[in-house]
Amino acid sequence: MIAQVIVDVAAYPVDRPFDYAVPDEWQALVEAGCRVKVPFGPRNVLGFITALKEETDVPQGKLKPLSQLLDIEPVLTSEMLQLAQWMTTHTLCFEIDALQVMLPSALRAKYEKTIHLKGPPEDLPAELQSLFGNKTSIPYKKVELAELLKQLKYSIEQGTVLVKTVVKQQGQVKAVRKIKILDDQVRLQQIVADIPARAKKQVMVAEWMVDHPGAIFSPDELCQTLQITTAVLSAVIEKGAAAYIQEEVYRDPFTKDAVKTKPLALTDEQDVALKQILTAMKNEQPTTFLLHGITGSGKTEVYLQAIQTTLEKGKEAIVLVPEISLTPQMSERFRSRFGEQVAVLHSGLSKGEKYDEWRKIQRGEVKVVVGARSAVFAPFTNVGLFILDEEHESTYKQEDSPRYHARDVAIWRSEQHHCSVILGSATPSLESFARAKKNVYTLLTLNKRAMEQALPTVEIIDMREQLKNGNRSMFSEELAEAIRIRLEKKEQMVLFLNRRGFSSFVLCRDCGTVVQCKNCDISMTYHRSQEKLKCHYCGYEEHVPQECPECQSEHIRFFGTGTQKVESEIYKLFPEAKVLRMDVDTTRQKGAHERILDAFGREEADVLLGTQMIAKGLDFPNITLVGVLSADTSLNLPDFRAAERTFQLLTQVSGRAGRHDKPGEVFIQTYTPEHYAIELSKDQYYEPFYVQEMHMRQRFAYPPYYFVVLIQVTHEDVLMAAEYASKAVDWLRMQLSQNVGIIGPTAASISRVQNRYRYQCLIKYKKEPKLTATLQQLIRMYRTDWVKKGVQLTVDLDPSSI
DNA sequence: AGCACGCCGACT
DNA sequence: GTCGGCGTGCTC
Repeated sequence: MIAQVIVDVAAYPVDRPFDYAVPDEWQALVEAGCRVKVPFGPRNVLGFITALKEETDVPQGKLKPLSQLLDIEPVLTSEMLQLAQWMTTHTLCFEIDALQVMLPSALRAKYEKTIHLKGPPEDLPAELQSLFGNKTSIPYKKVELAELLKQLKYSIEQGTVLVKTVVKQQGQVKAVRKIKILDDQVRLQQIVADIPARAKKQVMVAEWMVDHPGAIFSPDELCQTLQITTAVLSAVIEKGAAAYIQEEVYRDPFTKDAVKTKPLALTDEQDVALKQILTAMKNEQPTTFLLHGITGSGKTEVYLQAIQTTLEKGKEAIVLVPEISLTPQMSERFRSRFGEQVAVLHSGLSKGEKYDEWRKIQRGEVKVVVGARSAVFAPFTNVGLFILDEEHESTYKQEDSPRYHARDVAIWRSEQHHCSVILGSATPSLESFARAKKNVYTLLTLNKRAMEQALPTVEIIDMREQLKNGNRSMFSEELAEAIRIRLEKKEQMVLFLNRRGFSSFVLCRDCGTVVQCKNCDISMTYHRSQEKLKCHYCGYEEHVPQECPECQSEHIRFFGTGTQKVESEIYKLFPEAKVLRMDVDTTRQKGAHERILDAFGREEADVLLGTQMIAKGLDFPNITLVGVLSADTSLNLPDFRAAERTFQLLTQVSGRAGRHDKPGEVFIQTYTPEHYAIELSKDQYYEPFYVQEMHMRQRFAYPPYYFVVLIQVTHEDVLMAAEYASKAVDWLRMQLSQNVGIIGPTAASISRVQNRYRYQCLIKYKKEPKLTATLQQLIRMYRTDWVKKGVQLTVDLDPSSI
């Protein structure tokens, strides 16, 4: 028997199956989808069996046997093997990448080189001998670190040692040993007093601990920050100032016991939507639904009841949610309805926990998976429903290879399982809504809020007026007044700062003009290093203007504000306000996210100030005010989806106010109140926005009218990057037909990342049958010739941002 | 990708 | 004469 194996080497020349002989003793055990160890050239690597067969074209002498069978039960179903092939052609990735992304990282291979002693240790060079001590094998890394590779090479040639590469499965994460400082401050002080004065370091450590009662640290971290050795630390611990504890690195995904909930009564709209979903389920017709429901319209309840029916039919459901931040709240809701049948998969879980959840899924011990993007690969064999909540979110697209979109994978799998996909959103992506309009997807609409709360009143504030009236602060008079009232009434508020695109565009504070490129409908980007404005689409550049090109005002400047600045401004205006700031800086720590939200939920602060991450998911009854400090920031990004993103963001943020019995109020501050993305978000007018934006997309030939492909070329040297980018573009122009638009090459908006200069080019097309083949050829050219010159090239079909 | 093989310049 | 630089080519 012959096994076809995809080896764990992500490289162009080996991106194809290799044949291996299956030893007799495994003939009855091997299956497609099993992991194996195989000899590959001079080494051993991990591989996946993709097929079994009897014949091979490989000449007798070349065929090698499998060296080890790693799974008795396959880890990949035949569906997954097919899916991997589909992914390679649709995202232009290596097959091995596609296979690996479907599995928890615990199942991936870890390669460890070890050196084994073959003769008497006396035959070794002295330095090596001491490394061995009395062991017979040592890790290769040790020799590398000790810089004894020369000696090692000599010994290998002498035959006194042997280097072996072992393929290992990545182990599960163990509980780690941490140090918990005593909670009792009085007792701590006592301990400090008892330490003899000559133990200076110990006194220092213990005193430091007095200031951090109850805190938990890893020993390493503590030693580093306090500049001490473990000896000092353990002495202090021995005296009782702290204790070793076994701490799980990540908490158990289910800490609280979920309270069981029952299906809620549906509104008429919800009922209509659910009935359509159930009909498709009954007919086993693979149907993709777009569930367009305004914020608070009860999409989740529709999901829950659709899942209920799926489970009753003995089938499984896969629910995708966009972000980690959303997962605890969402998974809680699913678990309180479906109890132990739910598994969660998100990036907050440890390797081991993810592996455990994955195994529960594979063994069929759970029936529902709630998770982030990669949960779309959950190894269920009888899926009855796929759900993508907030389908417009860009986190569903993986940004590195394999560059897949979870929506596409879900739809592909739904065809295999003859089941439905529900894409849910208050602000669907233009692509999805367009497909719904063309009846490719089935549109379901929820226009009313489930609890019949009124939508919050939204006021758009023209900041140009504020400036004319002499208000130069970042708070308009209206918003400041609203904040004051909330502080008096002890109600809570959320202030949203859209920080993306920080200081990158130039805006006139008098007339709202944003300096735009004369060739493209896109704002110019300010480059501080060269004091120039550049267009990232066509490469046009000009000097930074001293006055507004429209109204000649001098109040023209780079736009953008940071959260810290806003925070201090709030304290200046409202010294009594308590502010919780939530941005990348304050949430870097694990669990910080939840801690801040919990604190806000307990009403420990009046104001929650944050960036993107507070736009979604939070639902607190006491929030009655939402302020968007500057709606323009995301609007002026050099990306054709800027308007769409802005509209989505504003709608999401507005939805945070008045979700319960208290009415909500929203203030949106902007310098361009007349922009349709801002104007139409006021009343959550999705459809008019859709119509407007579609006009723009048609005019400038962007999705959904055209497909786009983003090609990026990077190099350490600017000139090389530019040269190869234009080489690629020239070649593509020759190969592709006339109706294909090729824009560029131009410098990417962040022109240098990790010391590599980036150039990019955008291909727009409607129909181009030979596109995939042409791009594959381009990649082949790159991989055979260009890599050697230090060029890196990536191709992203359907990029989520440019 | 990794690793071996192989062919030329600077050292004992 | 040998060590070691990295260009070339292969992996069932």
